[in-house]
Amino acid sequence: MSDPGRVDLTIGGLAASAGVHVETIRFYQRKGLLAEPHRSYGRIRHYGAADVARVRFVKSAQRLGFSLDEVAGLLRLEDGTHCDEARAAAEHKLTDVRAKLADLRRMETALAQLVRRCAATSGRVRCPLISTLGLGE
Amino acid sequence: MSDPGRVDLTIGGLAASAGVHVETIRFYQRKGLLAEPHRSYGRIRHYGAADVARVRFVKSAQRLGFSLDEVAGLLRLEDGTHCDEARAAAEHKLTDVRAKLADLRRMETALAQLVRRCAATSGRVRCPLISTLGLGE
DNA sequence: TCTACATCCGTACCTAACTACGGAGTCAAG
DNA sequence: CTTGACTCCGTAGTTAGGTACGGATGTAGA
Repeated sequence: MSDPGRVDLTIGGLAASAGVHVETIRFYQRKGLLAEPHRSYGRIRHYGAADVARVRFVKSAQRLGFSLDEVAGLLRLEDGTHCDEARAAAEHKLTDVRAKLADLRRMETALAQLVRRCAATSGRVRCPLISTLGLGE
Repeated sequence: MSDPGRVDLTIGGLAASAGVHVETIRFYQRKGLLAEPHRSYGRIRHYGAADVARVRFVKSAQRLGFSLDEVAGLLRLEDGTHCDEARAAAEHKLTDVRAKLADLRRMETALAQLVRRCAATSGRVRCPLISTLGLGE
């Protein structure tokens, strides 16, 4: 029996599963965002489910405004480090994340208001979005 | 009296007030993120407080993962458009913002847990961050 | 075994978002 | 009325994050 729960993907399969191109996987490998995978006979890379999750994480974190260097920092926390280093890094990221949350919440409120006002009116509307961001500095 | 509440800045003043370089202002101008400002005699640009807020908004929105094209879309809402167009755009942005909020909230929880665990332990820690993102797809 | 398709690698190229350069015009202080 | 800082403009260069290319090798199905 071939262990049905086990996932074995070649680079193309990983790319497809994670929704990126093959070249992006190789690029992340070079950047150290993905560990060197096990390679079979003909030196072909083999990946598992954890790699799919990892690549998806990178993409999601980017959407949230993290650079690849910052994502690398987050992944180091995931991979495990000594507490003192990890704590300092995590606290720093936490401050950053909370600032983003505050801005996004205010943006959400403003957008929701606009949608409501639009439902009621049918002329021109203005949406005071600018004032929703950057106040937390 | 020279209207003390009134702000009059040249491009260098705007750049300094908004925390960017002069060239960035000219770049945003070309991209249409900033309207052509009033120009005095020697065709020198003059800006007001609203321009400072606008540039700051662009920078903040970028931190939240919006591209300049997306920021342009948000600014169009701010500037005012007809309700039907505005509503569709706002609803779309709202979905996007809410997805980001959900991801960030889960990331916040995970980071806060890590910091707490770190305060208690003093060995190695792992932080299950990967599982916090991208689940809302 | 032959064929089609995937993978290997290095290198070159691409887009977004700046950033720097250089020569000419402007302006306020001395 | 000159000097030094600032502005003008177009164009070229840079960095991050991929994306594409192309020749060689691997590999699974008819």
